[in-house]
Amino acid sequence: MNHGGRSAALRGTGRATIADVAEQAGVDRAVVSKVLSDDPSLRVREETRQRVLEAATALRYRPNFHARGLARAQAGAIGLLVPAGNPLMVPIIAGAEEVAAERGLLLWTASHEGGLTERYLRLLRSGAVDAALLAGLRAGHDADELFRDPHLPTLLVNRRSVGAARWVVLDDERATRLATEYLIAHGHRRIGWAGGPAGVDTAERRQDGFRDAMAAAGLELDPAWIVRAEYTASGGAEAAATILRSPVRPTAIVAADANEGLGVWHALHAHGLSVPGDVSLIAIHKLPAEDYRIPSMTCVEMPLKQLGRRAAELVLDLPWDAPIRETLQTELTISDGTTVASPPPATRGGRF
Amino acid sequence: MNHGGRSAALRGTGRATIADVAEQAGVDRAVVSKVLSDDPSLRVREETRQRVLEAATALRYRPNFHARGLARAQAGAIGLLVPAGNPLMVPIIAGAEEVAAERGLLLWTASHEGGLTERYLRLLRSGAVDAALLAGLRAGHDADELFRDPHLPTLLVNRRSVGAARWVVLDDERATRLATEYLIAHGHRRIGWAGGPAGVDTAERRQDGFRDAMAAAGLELDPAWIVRAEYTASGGAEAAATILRSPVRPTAIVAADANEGLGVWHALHAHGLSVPGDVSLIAIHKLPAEDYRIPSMTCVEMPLKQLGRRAAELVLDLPWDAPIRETLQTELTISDGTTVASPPPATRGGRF
DNA sequence: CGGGCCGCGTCAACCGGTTGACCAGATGGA
DNA sequence: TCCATCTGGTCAACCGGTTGACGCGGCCCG
Repeated sequence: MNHGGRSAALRGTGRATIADVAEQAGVDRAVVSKVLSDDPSLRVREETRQRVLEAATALRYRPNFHARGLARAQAGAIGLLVPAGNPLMVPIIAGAEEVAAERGLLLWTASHEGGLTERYLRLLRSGAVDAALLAGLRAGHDADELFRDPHLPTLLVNRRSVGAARWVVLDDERATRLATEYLIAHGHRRIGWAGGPAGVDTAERRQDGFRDAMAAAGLELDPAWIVRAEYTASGGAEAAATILRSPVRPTAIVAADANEGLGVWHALHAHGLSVPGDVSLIAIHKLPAEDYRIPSMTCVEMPLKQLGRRAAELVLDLPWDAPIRETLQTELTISDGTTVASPPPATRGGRF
Repeated sequence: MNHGGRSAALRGTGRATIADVAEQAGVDRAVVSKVLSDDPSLRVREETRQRVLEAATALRYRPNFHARGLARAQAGAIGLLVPAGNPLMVPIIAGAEEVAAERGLLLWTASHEGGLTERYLRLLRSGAVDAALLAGLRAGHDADELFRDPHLPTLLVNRRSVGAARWVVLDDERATRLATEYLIAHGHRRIGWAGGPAGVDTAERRQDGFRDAMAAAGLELDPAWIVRAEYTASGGAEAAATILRSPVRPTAIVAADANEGLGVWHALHAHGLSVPGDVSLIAIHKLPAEDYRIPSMTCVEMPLKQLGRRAAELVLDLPWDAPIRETLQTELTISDGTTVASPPPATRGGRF
């Protein structure tokens, strides 16, 4: 009955092992294992089952995470890497966690600074997680190694990949078109673009959307108003400053990202321009608690939580080597803030 | 030389194991293990070491996370549980991650909704992490089980515990005193309090700080202005609405939390009151990108990143059963926003 | 010439569960 | 009566690394 293991008291760690439970219940370790994981292949007397359960409770037994992971050859967890410090990731995390919980899996979240560090690559390829979700990576990321890793389902979230085609994104192009059309509908003709960094996939798609909408409305693009910057508040401030160096200024600006939009707004204000009095502003994505801000930023709200959900579903449901190219088709709604108004009559409709 | 393992190609998972590397390099698995983890107790010819290294690279070998964790009886990771969806956690996470990285550990982050779910309790007690950091738990949390767990260093972050004394907090009382004194220095006498939920440790301490500062200035507390609510924007809105039902209204409000402050601000506005024209507002904690908001909220900035750092250091450096009661003594600075002004002369200095 | 030590690894137990094969005794049907 | 089946488990290999004890040939030293 004693299977050679030292008792819990004798081992360094004070934790009870399955051998301790087996001994206490007077059964084989296999019985404990099977009872505790409800293995239908095991036939036990109800009384025995109870003894096992009681022994486990009495000893406060918890199966060892690593032993189980090793034996079952699966971690029971999914990993999510997000860019550090971006509040927009919060809903994505929430969505992924929801799906993980529904399936009895854990969600491990860790953050990166744009690229995959060697340390996280090692981790993901070490069997610590059963699937990996990579959100917000920069271009030229090192995820290729992961895609090549057999049997580790990996999915890019909110970024498309060049190599292995496994990604899920939002319809950034349409969102930006919507934003731009909204400004145009308010009478704006001179519209600037505070875009995202070159090489970042969403930045390209959003810029395409902007160009499309402008072209569709027959509006010219002043190259001085097309600026790229980081998706951060300080990036937005730089973008706005650049746009304002142009001899003619736009009556409205589309910001490719809400954090960036904040910076644009701030810089406009710093230059003595009122929003939306002098310049209107609309951004892609809505920041947490934006509804409580006064004034709040007008923006196109994208379903980030749903993106997180869908990403988790896809990575869990599809084979590791199946191509995944999904653009979430959802209702996109303009979240009315206070930063868009019609341009002053003097400039309205004018061609510069 | 072949130690009985099937080759990588034959096993289900396509990943190379240590046996594959050993075979390819023509050495024992032990050599591979020791070479790859720089075990000084091993003496090898440089040439052998190279063979091992090359074989490992060629096979893209990564040590199995679970096997290593099991054999070493340690996970190489620390766990951090934070309340879901609170942007204020972002710097705490960053601080803890910094320390973890410095020590070659991983930081696993997961979120909770106030209390510890059974699922995370199990996880933490299963050896999946070498230490646990619990941020922002509610009162009556179930962390006691963790504190009793031998050899799992556990630490409450930003919450004090009743039972086991292991916690690190900020000086919430002083921060609130500072905030209140700031309003008083601006001439406010009628000051309301939008506090946190009952039973939450920081809420109690901040409320103490508020009462202290008011008492020290010889100011009366109108019970109708002392309101408790959740640390959320909607909680703040409720709090403000309650305060405004009072026949006499305060000229300033201290919000115990920045998210809550946002809600207060919003509700004041909804009631037709301008901030700071009619009512001044100051909050504890500064939200990300607050500096870029126009107008921005005046607040007491607390060193959350440092809290995260210190928490990780303490939980890693001290024995699992050592008492830890630390209140971070730091410079607290008022972050000047636009939401505090002197009260209108009519009400100034008056006793209601 | 023999013993000890050094250089370079090998051996095998162990970490703590999991899982399919197997087995003893009781029951039951032919 | 005898074999088949069912009940209620036991047994042991296995997952993939880690680690301390041990082993062997060669050289040095007395």
